[in-house]
Amino acid sequence: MTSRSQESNLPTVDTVGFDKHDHSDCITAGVAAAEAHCTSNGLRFTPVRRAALEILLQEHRALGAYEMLDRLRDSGFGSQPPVAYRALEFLVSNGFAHKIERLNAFVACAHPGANHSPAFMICRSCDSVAEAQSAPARGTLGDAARAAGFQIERTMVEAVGLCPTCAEKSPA
Amino acid sequence: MTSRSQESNLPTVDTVGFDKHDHSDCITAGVAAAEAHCTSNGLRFTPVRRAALEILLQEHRALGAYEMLDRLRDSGFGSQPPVAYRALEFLVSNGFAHKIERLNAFVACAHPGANHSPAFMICRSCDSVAEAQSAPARGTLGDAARAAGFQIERTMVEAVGLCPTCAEKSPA
DNA sequence: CAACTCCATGTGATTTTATAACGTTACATG
DNA sequence: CATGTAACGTTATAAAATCACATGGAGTTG
Repeated sequence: MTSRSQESNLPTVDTVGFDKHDHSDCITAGVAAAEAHCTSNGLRFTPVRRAALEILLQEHRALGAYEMLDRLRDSGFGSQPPVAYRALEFLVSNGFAHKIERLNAFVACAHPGANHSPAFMICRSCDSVAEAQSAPARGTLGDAARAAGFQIERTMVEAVGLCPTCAEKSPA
Repeated sequence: MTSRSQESNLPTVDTVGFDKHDHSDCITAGVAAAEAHCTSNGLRFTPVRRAALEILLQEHRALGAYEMLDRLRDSGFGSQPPVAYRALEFLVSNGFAHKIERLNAFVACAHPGANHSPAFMICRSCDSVAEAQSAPARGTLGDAARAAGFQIERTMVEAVGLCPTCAEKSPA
């Protein structure tokens, strides 16, 4: 665990998903990072896994397992649910992707390799997802956990709201 | 068992779920709070809804919709999924219960009536759930959201780990 | 190279979770 | 007591996730 970073003072905004950027760049970078990590950790970055990661990186939104399955099938891979679930499981457990519980869906990680505790901003209108940093275990929640004797291992933070684009379209 | 923590010790901590306490008290209190809220807001606190809330309050763990359905049926209510989902939907949307996305399950709210942004500590071993307060939109995440132009409407924080009881049993 | 092992893959079937659709009932209001 | 609306019950189906088991490829190891 990283033991630095300030309480609530990290303007580490990762607006991938809301900002414009070059997709081919971020796909290349993401895949490269994953490949490097796998190589140096004895993990097998197989074709399905690579394809799944590329698919996630192409979208800047959460993709359901069955959407993933459709695309994998289109790319010539197996067509049964476990194909998608296994690839996603691999990506998630190795930190290349995250599961958005709220949506039962998956997004590529915006900080490949970094040991982090992600927070997500989920647009309720278009389902786009942006990843930011968080450290809930450091604040109030951490105090509560310590006081209760609860050992936090992982935390997930999901914020639902309106992304900039949708906020413009339907000001509410 | 667990070392029960002292109430005087727990600032913002709501360890209901990990601590010992009198169930009948908290059921009574929870139901009363809900009833009061419904009365003063023109909501109908019908038998199924009351029963569902009582069932949730009896457990200090997350209950799946189908478990809820089983119990409602045992109490003489309808036996089809929508019965449970509708009662739960009512409880959640009125703040009497929360959905734990991580578990696809529901818990009674520990702060009936209070306008709050809950955070949950979920034991990965026994699935017990404790509710604490959080305000993620006020810290790093809020900064990121403002910077990105994302309008946060609701946030959910779920921490997975070991509750005091399970931590003793299987020190990991 | 052959035999063995390990893991990843592919597939069929099933379980679990959640909604759609629709008629009926309860209840407040005029 | 007619009427509009919200809640309920049921059938049916959709969506999400897992189980179980056979196949096959990449590395060993003898």
